[in-house]
Amino acid sequence: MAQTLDDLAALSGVSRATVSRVINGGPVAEGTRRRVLDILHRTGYRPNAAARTLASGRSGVVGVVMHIDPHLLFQDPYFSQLLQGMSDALSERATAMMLWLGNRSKEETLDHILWMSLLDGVIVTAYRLEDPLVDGLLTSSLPTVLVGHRRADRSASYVDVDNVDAADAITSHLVAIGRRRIGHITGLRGTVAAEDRLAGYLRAMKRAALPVDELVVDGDFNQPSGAAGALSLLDQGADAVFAGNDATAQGALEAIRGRGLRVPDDVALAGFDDLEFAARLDPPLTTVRQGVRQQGMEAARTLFQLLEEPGEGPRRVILPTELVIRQSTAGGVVGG
Amino acid sequence: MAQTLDDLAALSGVSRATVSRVINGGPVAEGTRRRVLDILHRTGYRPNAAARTLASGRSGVVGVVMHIDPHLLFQDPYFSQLLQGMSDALSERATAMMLWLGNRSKEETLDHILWMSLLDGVIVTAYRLEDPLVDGLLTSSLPTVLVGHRRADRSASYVDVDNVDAADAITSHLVAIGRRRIGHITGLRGTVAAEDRLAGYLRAMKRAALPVDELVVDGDFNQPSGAAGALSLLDQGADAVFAGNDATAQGALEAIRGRGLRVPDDVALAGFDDLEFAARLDPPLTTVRQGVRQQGMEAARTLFQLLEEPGEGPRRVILPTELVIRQSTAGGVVGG
DNA sequence: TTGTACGCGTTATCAT
DNA sequence: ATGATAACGCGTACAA
Repeated sequence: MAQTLDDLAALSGVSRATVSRVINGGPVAEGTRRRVLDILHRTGYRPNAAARTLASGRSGVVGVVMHIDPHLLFQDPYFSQLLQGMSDALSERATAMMLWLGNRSKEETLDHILWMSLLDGVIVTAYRLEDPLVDGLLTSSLPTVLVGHRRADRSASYVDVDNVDAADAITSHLVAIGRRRIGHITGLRGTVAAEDRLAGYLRAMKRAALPVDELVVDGDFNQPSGAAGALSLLDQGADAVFAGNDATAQGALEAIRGRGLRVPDDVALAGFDDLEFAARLDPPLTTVRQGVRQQGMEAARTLFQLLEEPGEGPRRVILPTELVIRQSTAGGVVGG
Repeated sequence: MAQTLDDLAALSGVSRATVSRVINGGPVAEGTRRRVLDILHRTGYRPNAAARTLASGRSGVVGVVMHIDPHLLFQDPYFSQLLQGMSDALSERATAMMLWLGNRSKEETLDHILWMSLLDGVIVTAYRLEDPLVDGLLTSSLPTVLVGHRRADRSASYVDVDNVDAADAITSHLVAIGRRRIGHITGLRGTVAAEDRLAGYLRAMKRAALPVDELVVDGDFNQPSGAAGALSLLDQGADAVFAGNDATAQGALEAIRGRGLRVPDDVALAGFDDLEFAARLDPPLTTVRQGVRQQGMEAARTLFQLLEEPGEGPRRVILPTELVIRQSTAGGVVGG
């Protein structure tokens, strides 16, 4: 049962090289090809991946690194969807996925990944402004694609959305429906998404000449921080809340309700991500749709391009976002 | 920079075999060991995983297969936690994880996994009563551990909880607080968990000599099915609902509220899983805690045992569950 | 179109 | 304790 190319060659009455060509699509006479293929199927032959990798230099395996705080990884479907998207695109090309999560330190994880020298390339989430793991991968010779990016990653390949623009758009929407005391519950400070969304919010507020003092409170992308943040903002007389993501918005919604206030009549509410539950909230949540799954797919495809055309320089993909306006910001127009 | 053992041997003034021994912990004189180690660190040498696998027959990589409907995989933190648990236990032993999700058919996935012949073993979720993917892996020569198991898997190695007993316990609890019209919203039919929990429910009801006619409705482990199921059960005059999992219970809770009924006063409610949000519901949800993360860790450890002691026969691990009683079934004692 | 032969980088066995 | 040397199974120039 321990089949090798030599065994099959003997059975087929051809050389090992010919069997190899049949498998890998080299030039083979139609007759022999069929004969060999028949034997291949009959014996259920499976090539030895290690030998193949050793000889060819390609493994058909890419690494995916999601070194995330478990509290985020558990709670937020974001990561499941990202993973699913990558898995989709990888399986289209019969490429396997090796996964690292955040259960060791970044340094240990980096060592382990580089040690696993059979990877063709790696996709890594780059959410934090400082990240030795991302730095280490970019420095290594391993072809690398980031999901998200830091300002300093201009020379790297990445897939991202324009968080600044999207946050600006949703804030401007709140302005457009007449809100003036628009608060923002940030995401986890130190992450690119949180800082950029905050920047977009500030940009829109400044353009509208609206005050932001006391109207920014720190959250952490999780539901409880949304509740706490909302209470604080209500004390500041907020008539609208832009939460750092949908989970935060959900927490805010509960807190606002707990105060006996109505959404959107008393307080308009917006989130970010458009995860599935956003549309099912009561009222349905206005938010920014970023195709998370698509980001995952795009990251994988970008990596494929990198592998196929080396020396082409870095590839940067900014995926579009979409403002999804629902009840949580509708019907509450006060001003113009 | 393309270091090989031979390069290092030349640098160290010893043979390739000695360098290999230093790396793998063979018998080497202390002096030479230090000298070689020094060179190893100085050069940042990384062994070639493919060559190593080819020569040794072991790869240090295990496969994890979670061939789940995307709608479940996305929604339910269950899978993230399971994955996290596996990743934890694997990384303890410096073992890498290759992941397959459900984006191809089970047959294609099976082929792809077996084709990836470098795996030392595989962990696969076995949730459905019929599963060609699980069957195929068990039939293959690949050491396999199931998470969950079918009745027919008695000769396989698996990690599971006793769903029947746990469902019996929670149903009995509802009986004990005096409920008589106890309804059950099942999980997705055709899955082991759903069928076993149903069996446990039926067993407890029978022992209590309570009627079950019209009191069982089919759900699918997702929130909307919980809402629909609850409405149907309320029409049957249910005074208690045991939902197939926490997500289903959450849906049921909203529906019950929507009818203007109170939990637990009018209707007691129980779930299954004890996911993080269960304790944060209003009222907090009575449920069954199954250490999902621990199941993942245990599965990985079981696989390690299999790999270390072949021929030891299958290993079966039934992890304990815990009935977690919270407000959703408290304070509503009617009878004895 | 097909076969020969070398190389991929290790591990592991057998001498020494 | 150390050094040759033979596998490990496959890809691929090169030759035929």
